[in-house]
Amino acid sequence: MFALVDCNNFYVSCERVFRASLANVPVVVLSNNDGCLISRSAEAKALGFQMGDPYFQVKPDLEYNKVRVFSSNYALYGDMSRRVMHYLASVAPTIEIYSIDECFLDLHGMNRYLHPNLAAFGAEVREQIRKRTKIPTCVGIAPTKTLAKLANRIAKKYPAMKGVCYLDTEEKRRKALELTAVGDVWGIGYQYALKLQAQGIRTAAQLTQQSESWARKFLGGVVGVRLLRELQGKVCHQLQPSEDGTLSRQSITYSRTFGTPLTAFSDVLGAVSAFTARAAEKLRRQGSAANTMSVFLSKDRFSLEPGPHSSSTVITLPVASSDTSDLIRLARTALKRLWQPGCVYKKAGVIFDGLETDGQQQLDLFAKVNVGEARDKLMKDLDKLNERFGSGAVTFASAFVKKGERPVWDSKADFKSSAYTTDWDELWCIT
DNA sequence: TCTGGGGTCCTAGGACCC
DNA sequence: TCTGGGGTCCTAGGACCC
Repeated sequence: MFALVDCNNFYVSCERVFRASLANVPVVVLSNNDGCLISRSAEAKALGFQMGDPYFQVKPDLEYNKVRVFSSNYALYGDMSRRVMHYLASVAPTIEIYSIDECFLDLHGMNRYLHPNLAAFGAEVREQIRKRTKIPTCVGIAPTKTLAKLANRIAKKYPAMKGVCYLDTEEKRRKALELTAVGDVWGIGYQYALKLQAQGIRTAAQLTQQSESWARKFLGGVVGVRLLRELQGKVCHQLQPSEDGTLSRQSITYSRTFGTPLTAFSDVLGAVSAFTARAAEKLRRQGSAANTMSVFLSKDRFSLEPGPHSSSTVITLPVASSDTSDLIRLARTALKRLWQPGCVYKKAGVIFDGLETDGQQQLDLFAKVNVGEARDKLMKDLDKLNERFGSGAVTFASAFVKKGERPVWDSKADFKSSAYTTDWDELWCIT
C-alpha cells in the first residue's frame, strides 16, 4: 500500500498559520513576479477564481470581493514544508517528497500490529500534522501511487470522507474510478483529456477498460501502459527516495522574469551572472558538477510578432564544474552570442545539465592541481558565508548589488509576508 | 502596463561509427 | 530498381507534473 499526503491549498495555509485574521476569508497567493494565482483558499475558489488566472486581469474582481492577496514567500513555505516532511519521515519506513506540499509514504512492511487499520493511521497522520504545524492535509491510501493520488482527490472532494480515503477493496477501487473524471487522473493532462473525450471515454473507470496496445498508441507509449496498469492496481511506480527524501536532480535551472523589461547589455549580464551564481549554489548543494550550461533570453512571450520569443545557446564545459567564477565567465560568453542590440528582454535563465558527482571529474591535463583545490575551498567558504549572513552577502563583481538597493532585474513582489520562521529580522512580532 | 518557475520522461530523427 | 544492419550519442519537441 502507498499513501499520498497532500497539503490543502498549501501556500495559503502557510500564510494563515501566522495570521488569524485570514481564517474563513478569501485568500490567494501569486506566482513569482506577481504574475498568476497559484494558491487559493476554499473561499477564493468558491468566488470563481481559477488556478493560473493572470493577476492583472482579475485584480478588480479580487478587490471587489475583498480577497487578501500575497506574493509568494518561498522562505516561509520551504520551512513549513520541512516541518511537515520531518514528521512524515518519522511515521513510515520510506517516504518520497514529491513536491513542496506532497509526500508519498510506502506502507509496505509497516507494523501490522501497530497499524492494523490504515484508515485510522491516515486520520492520525492528518491530526498530528494539524497539531504540529496547523497545516490541513488530505490522505489517500491505495495499492499504487496513481490510485493513492486518485484516493487523495476523493478525500479532498467529498467532505464525508473526513480527509482520508482508503481504497482497500476491489469494490471501493471500482467506485473511486467511476467517480473520477478522466481528466483528473494523474498523468492525463489537457491534450490527452481532449483525445479521450473524442473517443467517448469520460471516467477513469472507462479508461481502465481499454487495452494496453490502445494505451501505447494514444497515451504516449510505455507511459500510458504504466498509467493503465497502475489504475488497475498493478504496481509500476515504486518510491524513488534519496537520502534526505528529496530527489537528486538531473538538471538544475534558475530563471526569472524581470520586474521591468531590460535593454542594456550590462543589466542583463548582471541578471545572468546572479542567476548563474544561484544555480551554481544549488549544484554544489546536491554535490554535483555540470558538463553543459545553457543560457536563454526571452522577449515578450505574449507579443504577436512573428519569430521565436526565446533564444538559447549551449556551452559544453571542458571539465565538469560547479565553480561560480568559471561558470559566470562562460555565461558571459554565452550571453554575448545571444545578444541582439535593440531587443527588449523580459526574462533570462541558466540551465545546468549533464550532472555528475563533483570531485570525480577527469583531471584536466594542464590544470595546476593546487588551483583546483584552492577553488573548492573558496566555493565552500563562499557558501558558508552566504548561509550565515544571508544570500548575496558575498557575490561576484558582475552580480554585485549595493546594499539596500534592489537590482534592476528583481522580480515584482508587492504583497510579501515576512519570513517569520527563517530570518532574524522578520520574526513574528506580537504587539 | 500587467500573463511564474522548475522539473520529469519519452520518442523521433540525424550524425556517426563499425 | 537497387541502395546492410546494428549501436550510440545528441538534440528537439511533446506530453505531463506541482
